[in-house]
This record gives sequence, structure tokens and C-alpha cells, in this order.
Amino acid sequence: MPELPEVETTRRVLEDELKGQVVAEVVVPKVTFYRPPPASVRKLKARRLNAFSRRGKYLLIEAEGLEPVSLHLGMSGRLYLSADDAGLTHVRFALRFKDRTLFFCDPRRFGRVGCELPDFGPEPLSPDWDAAVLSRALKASRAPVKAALMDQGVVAGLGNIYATEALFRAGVRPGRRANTLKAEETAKLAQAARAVLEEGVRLGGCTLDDEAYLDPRGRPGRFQNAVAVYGRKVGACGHALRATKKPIAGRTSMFCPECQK
DNA sequence: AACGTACCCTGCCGGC
DNA sequence: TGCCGGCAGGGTACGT
Repeated sequence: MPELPEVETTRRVLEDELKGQVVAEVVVPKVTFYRPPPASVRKLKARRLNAFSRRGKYLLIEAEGLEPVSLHLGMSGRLYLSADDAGLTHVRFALRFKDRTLFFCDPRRFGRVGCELPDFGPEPLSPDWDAAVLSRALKASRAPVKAALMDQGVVAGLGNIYATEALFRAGVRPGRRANTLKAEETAKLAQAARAVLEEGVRLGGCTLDDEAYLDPRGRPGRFQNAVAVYGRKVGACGHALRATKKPIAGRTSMFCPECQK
């Protein structure tokens, strides 16, 4: 579910709502078959939260006097800020504050808590990520360009939605071998990836259906209205869309046969 | 060694 | 109506 824009939106909401607050209690539901969260989560008790930061699709909780606690939402993980746990299922742990609680819910259990961060590629929204940096990575790969884009070691934060949208905007088919892109195409792709992620952040992430991503306040994003390809049968260009014959990096890959070469 | 694929899970949706 | 297969925005562990 969550790619860079959704994680970034979540981060901003948490920063707004919880920065400077002290964790009153760390709650781990007793009846659960989840592996209990690591000790680093329990240690958050009585700590002041200084900051929430993000690296790729990872969220980092920075508490006073502790190493940052990492959180990856996986496919279905969600943070939910509320007065009580009414209606919430699959709660993995919760941080209680004075007058409300932050719940981490994770139905599919693909989320990760308190794990070491893997090696990431550059942040696509940082000023030093550009066509030259992308070009170097793409030239070194014979994988489909979409697989390279979603490889967190190449660039951190793109998943199926935003990679799909970036390739459409750049006019490049997802199945093209990464090292066959022309300089001009790579330049367009880097620009498109940045633009699509910026738009995703500006619109507060992508909420394709109600069960999916919502921010910790329970609000949906608006990027779904700007989607040109992902989840559609007809592209924003007006052409019928197609999926690649085989999934790429295990993901369904839609593209416009007219607009993407 | 890089690249593809299977797998990890639950929930939802469409087809029969 | 109910069951079943397929699919879902994540990553990782293998096999080749």
C-alpha cells in the first residue's frame, strides 16, 4: 500500500500531532498471534518524541535518548490516531498518550517494526538525485526498467503505483531493459519520477479504495484523482491500457501501448 | 551475480 | 446466497 508519498504524509501528520509528546504507555494486545514487537518499542515508554522522519518507505520514530525505532507499513499496515480502539482490528501495538492513542494495525502482517534499515539508494526528492544518478543505475541493469525503479537500492520510495505513473509520464514501457534507455528517456524518467512523487505528497497520498490507505487522522489522500494508468482500463490519454504479459518484479504492470515506447 | 519467481498473509471482489 | 480463485500499494529467500 504505502509508497513514499503515503509514508511522507503519515510522517507529517504524526509530526503535527505528536511531536514533543510523551509516551504514557506502550500497549501490546494480549490476544494476538503476532510476534511481539521488539524491546526497542517497549523502551518508548515515558520518552518524549522529538521527531518523525522517513527514509524511503520507512518511518522513523525518534525519541529522546533512544536510537530511532523503524517502522515499515508493508502492504496493509496503517497508523491510526484515535481516542480509543473502537472498531480497530489487527492491532500490533499502540502508543498511548495523555488523551489519545496511536495504533499500529497490520492485517497482512507484512509490516516491520524496529528492524535494521537495509541499504537504500538515494532519496528521489533530494536535490542531489537527478538524471545523471538515475542513468548510472539504469546502465548497470538489464532488468526491466520498472523493476529497477522499484528496486529500493536504486532509488528509495517508488512502488507499483508511482513507478507505473512515472513511466507513463516519461513515455517509456515498463518492460524495456533498463540499460537500453536513451539519455533523453532517462532524463524524462527522472523528471517524471520526481514530479509524480511530489504530486503524491502534495495531494496527501493515494487512496484507491476506502479500505486502503488513510492517514493517521483517518483522512484519505487525493492522488487517486490524478492517476493516469494505475488501476484503470483506459488511460488519462484516452487509449485502452494493457498489462505486460508477465508481471514485473512480481507486480502487475499496466501501460499505454500508444503513448509508451 | 543478477535476475526471475515463489512465498509470506488477510481481505475483498467478481464469477459461477 | 455462498464458495472459490485471483488479486492487492510490501519485501525477501531461493533457484538458475
